[in-house]
Amino acid sequence: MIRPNCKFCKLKSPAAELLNDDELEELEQNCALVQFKKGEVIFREGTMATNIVYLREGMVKIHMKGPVGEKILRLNKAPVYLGLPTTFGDRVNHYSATAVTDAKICFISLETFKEFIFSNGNFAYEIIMDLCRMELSDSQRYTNMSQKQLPGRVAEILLCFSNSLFKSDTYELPLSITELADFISVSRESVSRQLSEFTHGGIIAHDKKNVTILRRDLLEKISANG
DNA sequence: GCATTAACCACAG
DNA sequence: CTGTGGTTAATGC
Repeated sequence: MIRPNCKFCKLKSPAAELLNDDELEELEQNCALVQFKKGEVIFREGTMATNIVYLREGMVKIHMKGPVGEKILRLNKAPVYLGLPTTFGDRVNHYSATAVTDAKICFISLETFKEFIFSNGNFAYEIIMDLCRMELSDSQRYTNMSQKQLPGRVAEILLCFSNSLFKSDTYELPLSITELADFISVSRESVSRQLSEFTHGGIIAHDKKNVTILRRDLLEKISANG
């Protein structure tokens, strides 16, 4: 664990940018910075939510056990708070968070965080904005994923990675094929085959986990048509 | 019926 | 864990 220095932290959340010096001092006294390695669990479904979890650097998957297997709910990249709904909504975590890359996490005292919400309206508003945006994009994705067929789902997730996560046509898949399957609710074989088909069709190029989108137009069409 | 889609199974690398 | 091939059940002309 590293002693955090919140006041001069360059990786503050947009909400924490709105805290005054006294509050930042308070935050600093009530937060711990922890380093996680790729694959390590940050918090686990079924355990008590005791702290506010802030992803400062890295990428994390949020996932839960379903009736048949694991389901990935979303992929978050820093900076973002993880699990606010499960921390405030219940005492027990309803889902898990696992580092997909090496990650740095600030664990913040729940009491301190609550104080900020009560005393600093701008801070609270920023948190609400974040939660709302998350809810909107989740709803959109769940709706799309449940109504699209296999090619549409794979196309959408590839575009989503490109557009929101990496801002590039070339990237390294942050998830394994199996995880991808758990994300878009199809079998791992289907994901594998679909990626091959896109490759043979000249729509993408991929070797191992490196993906390049060659025909964004076609991919968008496939995604849109479901 | 016949075609399409995607899951399930098995097995190789 | 990944990629492929065969099989099978469901759904839609």
